[in-house]
Amino acid sequence: MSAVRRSTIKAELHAAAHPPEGGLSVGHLLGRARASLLSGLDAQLTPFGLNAMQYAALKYLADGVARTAADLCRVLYYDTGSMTRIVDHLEEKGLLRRERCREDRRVVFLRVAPAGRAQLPRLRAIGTRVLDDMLAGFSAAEVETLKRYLGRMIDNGELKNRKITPGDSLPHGRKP
Amino acid sequence: MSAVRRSTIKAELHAAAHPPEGGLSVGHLLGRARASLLSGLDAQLTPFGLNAMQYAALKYLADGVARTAADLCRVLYYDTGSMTRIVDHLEEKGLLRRERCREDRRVVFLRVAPAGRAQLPRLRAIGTRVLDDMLAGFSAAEVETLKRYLGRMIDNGELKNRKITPGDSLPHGRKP
DNA sequence: GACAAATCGCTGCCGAGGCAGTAATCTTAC
DNA sequence: GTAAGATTACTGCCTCGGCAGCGATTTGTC
Repeated sequence: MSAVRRSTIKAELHAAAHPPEGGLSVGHLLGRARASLLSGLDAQLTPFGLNAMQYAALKYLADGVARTAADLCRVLYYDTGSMTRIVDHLEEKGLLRRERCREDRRVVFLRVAPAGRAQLPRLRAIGTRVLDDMLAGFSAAEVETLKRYLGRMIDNGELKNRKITPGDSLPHGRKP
Repeated sequence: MSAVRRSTIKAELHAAAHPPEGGLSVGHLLGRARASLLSGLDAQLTPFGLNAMQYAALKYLADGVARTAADLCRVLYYDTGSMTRIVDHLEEKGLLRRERCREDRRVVFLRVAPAGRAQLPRLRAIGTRVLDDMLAGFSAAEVETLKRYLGRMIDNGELKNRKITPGDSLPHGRKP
């Protein structure tokens, strides 16, 4: 950012450089790392008219990890309303098609269309490349350690988010 | 989630459980860890009428890390337009006040108001507690390792995002 | 068989962040 | 001194994710 260049005031402004680490630093790093990964992915995917989440949904469908929008929401920890729009977009682009389930008429299966299957290899290449770029210099063991740490943080967070209401007034609706 | 309960179709749907790790796993973990931290923070801060970003801005101002909105944007890697709204909110709540700089009349100093200073200890306690909860079971060395890993990812991402245009048509404007 | 509960997909609505554009101001180069 | 460029703060505009609510449908219980 070309540090020294203002003569008068700005020098003082940039004096106190080191944050006191009050409690945001890990959060900041998480946010920046995620934003960097996402923006890199989005930048590479825009030529295909997709963003990271749309690619992820398509990939998980193609891999058989999920077959319906509800599945995708569970796997991706995603909102059902937003997922409807993502599926809309993928369907408009002809990458997949909706197909109502006959046994359970609430369910809509999401089948990857030939166009989607044709583009998936390129998309996968982009996904792995962007991630590999972000993890350049990481050994496999370091990647595993990072995943384990993040997993532990997630587990801790879910524990706390469950325990938040001691009386448990059931604001949204739980299982009795 | 009460696993087995549907008899017919859903059992097959949940069969293919393990994702093939095509390239999103680290991204997923990053997103979920960040979302869990953010939502926990937001949940604890809503009684004060603040969200995580507003708290972060107030804290960084009180700690002298930043004195203006532009400083906050640099430190927090945040959009200037969004920062204006955050400062608006904090000012409306009486937690800080704007004060035009006399030497450089473009600059608006952001001073933490007495009301903000009075509430900050409680807010800090919330921030550190939520983060400590997320990092429960982590040794200090593990936290440092996690920070180092995330920092390396960020550095890698910034390198790649800079290198993206080989011809470098200077879309926004760089320093020559 | 009837009814409550749960699930699925979908639609508005709201808040928040990123982007582009603007006016005012300051710095630098000529 | 003046013009060009940079910086600050601010304002719309757009997109996206989360939330609440809806109708349709299925399951489970009585």
